[in-house]
Amino acid sequence: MRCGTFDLVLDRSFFARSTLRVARELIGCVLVHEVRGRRRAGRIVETEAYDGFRDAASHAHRGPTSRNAPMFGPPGRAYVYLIYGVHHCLNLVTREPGYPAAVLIRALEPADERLGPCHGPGRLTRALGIDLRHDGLELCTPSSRLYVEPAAMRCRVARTPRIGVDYAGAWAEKAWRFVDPASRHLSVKLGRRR
DNA sequence: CTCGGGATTGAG
DNA sequence: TCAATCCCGAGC
Repeated sequence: MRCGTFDLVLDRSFFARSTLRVARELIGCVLVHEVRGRRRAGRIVETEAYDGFRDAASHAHRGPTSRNAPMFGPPGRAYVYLIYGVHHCLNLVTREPGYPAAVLIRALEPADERLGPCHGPGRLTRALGIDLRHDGLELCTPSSRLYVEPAAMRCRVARTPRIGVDYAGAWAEKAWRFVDPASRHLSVKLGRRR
């Protein structure tokens, strides 16, 4: 039994599709983590697609390793890694097993102001209490405490290049970042890059 | 086994 | 502008 108003959750078939499509359609959906029976949730307003072996910005670019293993696994699971020894980043795995792909969740609009800042991949995992223990976890099983609810309303979606992947050459140019341009909770403001 | 860097953040 | 801080991938 879930604590959501609607007992409706994105299923595996949602994630088994084109990574760009999933990244785009996740905008407006609600990421939920239940901690000690409490609902920690936010509306997804920023995502990035990491798709396939050839994507030089992807952790999967140099083939399967112990870290990126979830990216090669079945869709609808979490891929969580530690960055700079400090922050956790949450990805949702897409596509079929064997094809490495995932969507990085970069910003949420907190459903509850007590949640704390959620603008930025490291901030939202801290607010929701997500860490390496969640790496590889299923999001689509009824018992999962980490899952995504469908968007309540359709919203406009803008595309930009991905953040922080300048090392990836031509792949850094691809507009694989998706945002709700109306949101005040983006990690990097529109029109700006790092 | 050592070595180096990272899909970031917050402080100065 | 820069340090924090640690996992993991590359190389010997």
